[in-house]
Amino acid sequence: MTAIVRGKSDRSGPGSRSRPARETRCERCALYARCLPLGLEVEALSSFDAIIEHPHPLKRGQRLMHQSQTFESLFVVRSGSLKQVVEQPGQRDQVTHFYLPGEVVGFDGIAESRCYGSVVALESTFVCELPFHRLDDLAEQVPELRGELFRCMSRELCNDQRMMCLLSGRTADQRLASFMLGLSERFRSRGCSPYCFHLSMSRSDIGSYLGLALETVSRVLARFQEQRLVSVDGRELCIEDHVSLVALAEEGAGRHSGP
Amino acid sequence: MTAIVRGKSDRSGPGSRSRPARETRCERCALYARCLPLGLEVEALSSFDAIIEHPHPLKRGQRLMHQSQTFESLFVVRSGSLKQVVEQPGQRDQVTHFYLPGEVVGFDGIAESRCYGSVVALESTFVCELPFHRLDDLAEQVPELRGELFRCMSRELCNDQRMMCLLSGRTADQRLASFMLGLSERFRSRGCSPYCFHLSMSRSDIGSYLGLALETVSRVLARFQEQRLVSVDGRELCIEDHVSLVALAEEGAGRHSGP
DNA sequence: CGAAAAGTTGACTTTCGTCAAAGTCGGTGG
DNA sequence: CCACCGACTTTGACGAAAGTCAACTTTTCG
Repeated sequence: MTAIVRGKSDRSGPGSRSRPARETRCERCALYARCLPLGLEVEALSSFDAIIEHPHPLKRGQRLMHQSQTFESLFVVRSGSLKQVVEQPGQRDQVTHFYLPGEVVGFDGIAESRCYGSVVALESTFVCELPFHRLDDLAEQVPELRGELFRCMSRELCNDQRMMCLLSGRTADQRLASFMLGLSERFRSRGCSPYCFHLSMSRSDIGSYLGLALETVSRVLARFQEQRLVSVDGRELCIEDHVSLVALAEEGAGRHSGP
Repeated sequence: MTAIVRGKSDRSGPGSRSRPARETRCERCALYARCLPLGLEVEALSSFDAIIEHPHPLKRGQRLMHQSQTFESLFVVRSGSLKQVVEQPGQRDQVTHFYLPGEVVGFDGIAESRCYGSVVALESTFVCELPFHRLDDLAEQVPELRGELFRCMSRELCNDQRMMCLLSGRTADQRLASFMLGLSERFRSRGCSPYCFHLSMSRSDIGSYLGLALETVSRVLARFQEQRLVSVDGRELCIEDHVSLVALAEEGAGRHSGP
């Protein structure tokens, strides 16, 4: 199985372009305002443009990278969405992250020069590829880029920590509430509706991510709907009562929360 | 409350040295082989030495940094140990990390320029302080240092992901087993006994970290002792049956692990 | 020495996972 | 166009793992 999809016949090696150059101008990208190269000078920006590669789009279920494969590039989601899955021998696969447009995938591969988990498209997905050695070279000359890379990784550390708090101390209801609010916020900051959106992941993915059985996810969503907190129709979700949802997510009474 | 302890009267501002220069030679440090500057050229190493500061030692319970305080420096543990605690309004404090000698504390502060959680000494602890802006400057000139910083952050991302898998999919027994094996490995790689060691954290800290009630920690440890997997005497721990402990930790039958 | 903090143990309760069965959706091919 | 297939989802019944509450013991430290 090929991991990085570069073309129908996968003939082109790293370094090749599968798309015309005009698409590689970050300035013109709708995501520019919330993507990695934000804040670069004109000159630095064009150097950045120059290292970007554009693999062919991924179809639902296709892998962007395969666990333990040699790490070479970071990827930025341009459209669509992805999940990261960690496969452990003899254990159920564990979903560790969902990635939306503008988010950077692959930082965890730097440490050991191999991808920590597999990354799979949840729907048709376009990505930009950033060969890491070239990015690192550029980071030497462009302090702003270096800073942005550090900030980006740091932000991911914060997110992971939030997740650890969620998994370790909160009830099923609170996890789901936080999850939906988190997604809502991410959509909002991308200019999409924070109230109604499409879940590209299955109940089972959500369950794995939140440390819950998929049946529990389904039941909690049904109950939230009864309580008029949200309305759910398959994978279409509308947040009906944002205030109560926030209250629930932040409620003091999680697990292990004695007086 | 002062967060970074620089001296009895906390009179010295950032940039001051509280310790004589001879102590700042990384080359002579016992941790050199597994610390950040590993692999730097002689010249780069002395530039690195030059930016290190040495705050006064922390006593048990003292804070190295305070949640939300402005981020300025990374710290490396030189001796002793620390815990990171995330305090959420109205919720129980959540322990997110333990830090042992040679480990870097504070990467999560880069993103927002403020410390993500509080960091507290679990025993008498010495640290080296690395003002981040100086480190970043140096990272421009020294590619090896830059690479090491990226790798270090990436490693932390991998560790957090391992933790998320643990919290999300494993039983109390498996969490404790993994926790002890993880500590064991970290002690081993520091040249300490991987079989018998001292737990500098309380049962309650362990519980918080692993998403378990402290009573559960106590009970599981007692049972492990009955089963001759470990022997515990207060905070002294000996691993008696490493093989079974590994088998338990990796066992396919966690939670949500259907056929 | 004594108070406070940390740890242990038991009894009881709750949440959530497991198993099972039925229902829905989406895509494919006749 | 419609029927069929597989993947996904919902719902119910039941049980087990772990949380909560409470009492008591041990350790730590001023």
